[in-house]
Amino acid sequence: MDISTVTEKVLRKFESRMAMGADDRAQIAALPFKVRTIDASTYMLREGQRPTRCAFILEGLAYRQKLTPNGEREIVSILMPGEFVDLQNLFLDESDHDIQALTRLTLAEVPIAALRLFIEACPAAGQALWIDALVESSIHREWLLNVGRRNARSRLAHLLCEFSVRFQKSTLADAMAYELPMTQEQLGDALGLTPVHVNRVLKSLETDGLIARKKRQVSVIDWPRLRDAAEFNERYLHLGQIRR
Amino acid sequence: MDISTVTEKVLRKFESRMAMGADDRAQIAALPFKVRTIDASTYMLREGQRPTRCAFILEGLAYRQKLTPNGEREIVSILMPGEFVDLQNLFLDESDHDIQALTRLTLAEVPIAALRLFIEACPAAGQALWIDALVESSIHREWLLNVGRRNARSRLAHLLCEFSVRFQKSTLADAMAYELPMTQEQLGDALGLTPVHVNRVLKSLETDGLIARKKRQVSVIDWPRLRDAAEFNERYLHLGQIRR
DNA sequence: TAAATGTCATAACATGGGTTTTGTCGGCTC
DNA sequence: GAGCCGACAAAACCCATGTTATGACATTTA
Repeated sequence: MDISTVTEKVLRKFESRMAMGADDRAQIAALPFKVRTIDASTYMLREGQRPTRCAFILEGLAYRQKLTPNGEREIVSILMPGEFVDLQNLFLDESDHDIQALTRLTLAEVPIAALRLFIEACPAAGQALWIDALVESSIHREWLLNVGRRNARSRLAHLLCEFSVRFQKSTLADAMAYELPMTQEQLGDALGLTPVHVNRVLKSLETDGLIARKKRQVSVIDWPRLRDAAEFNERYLHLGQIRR
Repeated sequence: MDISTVTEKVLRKFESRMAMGADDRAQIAALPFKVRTIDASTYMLREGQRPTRCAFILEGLAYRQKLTPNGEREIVSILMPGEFVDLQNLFLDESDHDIQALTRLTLAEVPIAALRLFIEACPAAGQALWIDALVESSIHREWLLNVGRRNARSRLAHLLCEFSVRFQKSTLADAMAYELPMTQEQLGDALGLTPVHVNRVLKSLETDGLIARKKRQVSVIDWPRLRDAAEFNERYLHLGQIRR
């Protein structure tokens, strides 16, 4: 991917949160991004490591996971194009979780030191990153409510709603039918369910006419009923959050 | 509480994350904190509200909760003395959750606008707050693993371990026996369990000799076994995290 | 002092989701 | 084109946890 395209995407990311001045733009353009492509399921970072670069997703999906000592996995975030994947590592020395590519992934990477200097020089950009970090925290809280207090059907429906909305924001595509590149096992790991039960619930959502499936293509057939089943309210995504 | 005591506590908070220069200290001392005391279970903030002040906990505990439309509750964080309770509201306009006093609470409140100016004037302090926000996010992730993938016994043991370590850090008290001012219902809400099951599991942890209870006083009797039952590893708390 | 309320304890019963297993299908490799 | 593998599917069984209920205290309020 062309470096000017990269700059433009990063700039759009910042501007979605905060108005950028001419000087800010120039500094963004000057950031030493390196584009890299990695295969699905490649580890980008492992728990305990200390990373030196920070990645911005240009294309593809990634996820954060945590593992139990005996190997059980919980997927705690899904990361989409237009998001920085390791803001943590801007200020924390040691990663507390793994980051892994969900699909083939195109990244723009920048040294953490450079990003830190950039933030200091450019407070508006720093605030934009603050907002992103706070929104991810908010998503964590909603997922806690989801896993802790909703039954399997609501949980899955909620995840599908969230994906729909976030895909729309991320790719500007039609969000009512989207490719969901996750296995049922991965869905289970994101929801605290077994793959067998994910299978049962997907089937039930389909026979009830809320969604349709073809391979991993998920289509929302009846958004109002899916939203109701999920108790979905997009407030926690802070979609319109922008400072001026 | 004396205003100089307040300043000192706030300063200690910042210095635990980042070395502060003389100028930084002066600016901290100049922050217009107002001390206020509120009763247990008072709401400090409700979902959807836009707050104007940011509170620092001097004494007591608070929690964040989210509610399902039909009234089910999940407690998503416990907040301890020495923590800012609404960093979110520094940069997000609308709260995505409620914040409520768990015990009687002494707070030092400062207008958000003042805190924002302070951060701009004093980047070291800004970084300290970044670290705090990232650590809270990390705790959210660990709780997701806890609720999503551990059984009731491990979950509860994990919470008890976390409290022990965080109390120690927060109050510098002996952490092997502490007052846990939560009802069994609140524990259940923090763990995605029913109060009845919390009762069962507490009893079992007690008869197995891992903990002892007297009223709400919890004593850790056998830390190694409790830690093992919880699969507790304090890495996610980033306790030693400090920038120089 | 009585009544009301909140918390804990415990029992009996119900069930959502886990576990285990077995099969099918499509894609990939040699 | 045979063999292998990963993902999906679905049945049978079962257990960890939820549900409902009831009593015992302790604390607050009238």
